[in-house]
Amino acid sequence: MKKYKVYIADDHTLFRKAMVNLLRSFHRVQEVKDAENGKELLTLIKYEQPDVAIVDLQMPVMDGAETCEQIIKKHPDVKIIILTMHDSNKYILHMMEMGVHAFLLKNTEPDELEKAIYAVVEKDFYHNDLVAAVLRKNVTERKSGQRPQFRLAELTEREKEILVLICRELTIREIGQKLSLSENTVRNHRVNMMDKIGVNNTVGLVKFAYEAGIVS
Amino acid sequence: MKKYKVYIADDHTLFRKAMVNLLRSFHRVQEVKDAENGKELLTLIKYEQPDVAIVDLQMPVMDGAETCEQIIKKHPDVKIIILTMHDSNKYILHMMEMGVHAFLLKNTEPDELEKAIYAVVEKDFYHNDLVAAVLRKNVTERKSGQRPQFRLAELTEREKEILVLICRELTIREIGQKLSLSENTVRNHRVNMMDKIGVNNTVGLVKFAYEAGIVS
DNA sequence: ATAAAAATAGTACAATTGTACTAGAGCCCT
DNA sequence: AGGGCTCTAGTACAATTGTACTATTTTTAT
Repeated sequence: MKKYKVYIADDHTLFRKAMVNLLRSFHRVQEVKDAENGKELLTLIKYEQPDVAIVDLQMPVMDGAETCEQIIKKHPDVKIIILTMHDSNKYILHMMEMGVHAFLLKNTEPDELEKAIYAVVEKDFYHNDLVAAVLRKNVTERKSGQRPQFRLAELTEREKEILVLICRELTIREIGQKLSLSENTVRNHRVNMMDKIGVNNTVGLVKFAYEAGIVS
Repeated sequence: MKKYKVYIADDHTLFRKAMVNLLRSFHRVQEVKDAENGKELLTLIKYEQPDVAIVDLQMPVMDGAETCEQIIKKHPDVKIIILTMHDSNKYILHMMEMGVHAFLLKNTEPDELEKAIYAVVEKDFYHNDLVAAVLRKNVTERKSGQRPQFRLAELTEREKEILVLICRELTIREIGQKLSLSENTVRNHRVNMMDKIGVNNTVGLVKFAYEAGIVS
């Protein structure tokens, strides 16, 4: 019976360390290493490739999406399990297209995580209810021609900077002053973000910021 | 050397179970039980009182604040450690007044958690940088007469209902239609919430909803 | 070197949100 | 029976956000 190497990246130390403990208690997990963010995980992987990388979708330094993109590009043999707090299906679909191997909510049972680890290595994918629901929804919505297609919005640095300030409850005017920009410029960045993200008001922007780990 | 009983409440199963593992690895922790939310924790405590209760601030069914209030009222001997993702000092101050014994961010080191557990039982309080910062800030701000005082907003059921819909990106008009209320009524509830919470725009409302665990 | 993307700035108008009040009906508590 | 809170609804106006465009400069990538 083969034993596997598992790496995990999550910015919440307490959760991460607790997860390391848990992972070590799994019978067929041989070695566990942990990283505080995507960048650190990539460094670890560069030296030695694990069988499975568990990645938090919400991370401040390098978010889950970008981290996975890099891993898949540079180390296609590493299987990836995404952990997320929000069952935001917009990300899931995009990341499935990218080639991620499993998605789990942070409120799944440890048993399911264990199953998922073995499944991604042995069967290349772990199929659960969460994924099934997203796939079904995607099919029905594409049929009715509702949405163009979910894509994880990739914001520019400037856009992220402005989004952070929006989340600090600054108005367009205040942001313009703070960054020495015209109000119109800030307004344009705002609109562009809303288009990319696919929302049409401030609430959508703030929710995205939380769900993508850009704030808090 | 005395050993302690520790209970933990958190809605994220994976985190919670991993924490149970971690807690069991602490030398002076004798027994660990876990609950999915505040209500469940209170039921556990009714039958048998732990030395320490670790409570997540963000929980959907019964939030951390309310849970602690009940515990303190009914079982004043149980020491309480609050875990929170957001270092939102507004809650911290209010909960210190309530009589909570420690505050930890979810990205503290396991060592610190262990220290905190022993400290709350033996010295009745665990004083860390997070708490120190909040206290200092409170003093300076009270001196300059800036803010009335931070209090955890206690929203009514109707208000929470409307806040949830706001977070679903509905406008005042749409909420009015959905709940069969006048737009003006919805607008008033909105304003009242903003007053209670102490914010002055939608961003503040949505952030509160996240930080209080009302959404996601 | 050239095309694409990002950042800058503008105008104009519509829609929604934010502010500041008043006011009655119903409920709970003491 | 009165006080306080919640829920309801209103008016009126100010401020901000949202929509829909055009356009120039700078940076980045192939």
